[in-house]
Amino acid sequence: MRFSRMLLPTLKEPPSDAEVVSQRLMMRAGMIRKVAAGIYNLLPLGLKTIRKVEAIVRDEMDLAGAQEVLMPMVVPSELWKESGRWDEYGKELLRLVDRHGREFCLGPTHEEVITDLVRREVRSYRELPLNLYQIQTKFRDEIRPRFGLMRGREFIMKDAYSFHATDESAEDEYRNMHAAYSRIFERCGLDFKAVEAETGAIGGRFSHEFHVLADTGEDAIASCRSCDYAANVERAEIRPGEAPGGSSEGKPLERVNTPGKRSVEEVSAYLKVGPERLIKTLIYETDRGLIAALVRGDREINEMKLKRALECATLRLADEASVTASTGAPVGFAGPVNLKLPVYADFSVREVRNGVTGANEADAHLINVSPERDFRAVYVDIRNAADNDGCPRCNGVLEIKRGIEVGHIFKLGVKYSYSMGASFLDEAGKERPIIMGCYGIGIGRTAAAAIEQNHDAAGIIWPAPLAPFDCEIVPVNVNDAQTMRVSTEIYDALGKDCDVLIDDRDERAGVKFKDADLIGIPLRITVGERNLKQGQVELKERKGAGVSLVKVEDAVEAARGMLKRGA
RNA sequence: CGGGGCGUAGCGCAGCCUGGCAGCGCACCUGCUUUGGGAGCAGGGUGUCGGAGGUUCGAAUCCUCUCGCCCCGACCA
Repeated sequence: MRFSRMLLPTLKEPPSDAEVVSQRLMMRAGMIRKVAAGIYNLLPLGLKTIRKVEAIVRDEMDLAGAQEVLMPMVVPSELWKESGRWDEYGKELLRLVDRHGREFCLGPTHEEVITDLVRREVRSYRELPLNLYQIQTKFRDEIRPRFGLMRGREFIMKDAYSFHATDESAEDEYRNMHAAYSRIFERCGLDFKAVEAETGAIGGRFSHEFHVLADTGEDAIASCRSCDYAANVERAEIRPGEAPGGSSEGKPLERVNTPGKRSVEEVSAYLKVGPERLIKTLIYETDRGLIAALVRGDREINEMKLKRALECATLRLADEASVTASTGAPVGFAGPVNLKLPVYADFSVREVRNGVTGANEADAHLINVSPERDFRAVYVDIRNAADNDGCPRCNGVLEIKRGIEVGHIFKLGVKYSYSMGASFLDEAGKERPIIMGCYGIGIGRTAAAAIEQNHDAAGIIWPAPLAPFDCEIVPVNVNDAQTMRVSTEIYDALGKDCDVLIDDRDERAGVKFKDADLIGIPLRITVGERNLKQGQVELKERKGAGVSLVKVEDAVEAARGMLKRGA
């Protein structure tokens, strides 16, 4: 491809509303342009990378035995009403009405459509298992779209759905997809991690997220330094710490005045006690009444874990009136001692001796509080995992990293097949709901994540498998006949088996080098009069600092060699 | 949905408070010089100042409404 003929509008400065690195660089590199909030044009360069991701995904899905289909983006409301999600899904579901007054939605995911398809076509266990996937545009009317392709409203997703006669078969496929996803992200050249994930409303043990590790990731991931345990912090379990032996050193309980000191920081500073000696008491309102949740002052409650521990359906922080009514004190002075509510304490609380809690009266706290001696609680794991917390699987410790969720695999069970009547006849002729799994990959997000993970101050550093071109040739001066002759020769020869971009613009060298660094093609071949005097051209890998000079006649072979080695 | 902010040339922004020729940098077009890391000089302005209404002799500037975008929070999973 000739740069001069390509719609490749690079920018020196990113638009002011671009926040994250991948979005800024994709804008600057002329890969994407915004059309509306969370909705983007993909320009030629951007589309090339998207196609590379798609090709890898398609290849591995096919190899794993899945079959590609394409479902409509516009879905009749009936299907969503059948599954119950027309009412459950909320405002993220963009609804439309056609000229006849019929209701539709733009598909944010396709369980309903695929289940409808399969229930019509599959009758017997002999036709199972089945794994169908598509690569298609989805629409979710996000409250706050942001971060470019990372969290758009319209986005390209690979979604696969599998159908099984037995649990064993569904679990086999889950493992099969787990392996396929690992191969996909490996082939993309990304540093990623599969982690145990929240199963959410659907429940069940089986859910993994695939995260590309990057400091800018939206999710926090806990992984063990010693074994292979890894989980989203939303879910990560923590090995309970040892309760300190003997409470003999416990000093007598005492009440102190703490006028206006409510937060952990304020109380800690006022009483000159480290936050790890404070016990934070939060009052929650659940469908089973008010409860108190305790966590050490330097830790955070994880509401999802709390919800699971309580086995309640709804959970939210109690309002001021409920707090005052139940504790006898304004918000900020609640404590577990003599509290007439069920008390659930994180394991971290058990380690506190001579701690500080609210006194359940305004402007007062209790000091020298010792769990067990001064209050009773049910001890549970309800805090967010942090660096150096104990691994739940071994004796190691956890570390927290940030990740971008690019894939999610899920065992669905019979949620959709049951509500929508997708069943089959088993060997005994008995009708049973089909067991399902679903497996998603964000295509655009994967491309964006690759940039978050691979860039420097000058621009993108594409992992070779996702690069829009394999190689970029930079003729330094297009008005020099020899430069152009050599460049064109290399371009033609290399172009036989590589995707090559030649920057044939009549621009100064500096401009071309800056753009080359920005768009991040893995290998750059610079052809200039200076080196041509020695019969040489320059090869440079985008990711490395060094350059190598090779003879003109060896350039194509040398380039092929570098590309093969994964330049 | 609550709070805050922004909207002026393709991009980044100033001007608004205190009403009086619509500006700056980059990009773009022409010419000359230059030519290995975002060149120099000279010339060129490409604009519905988001939109509508109002106040005023006069509105980018003040007022009202409205649309879009961004940030924080809430919501969602």
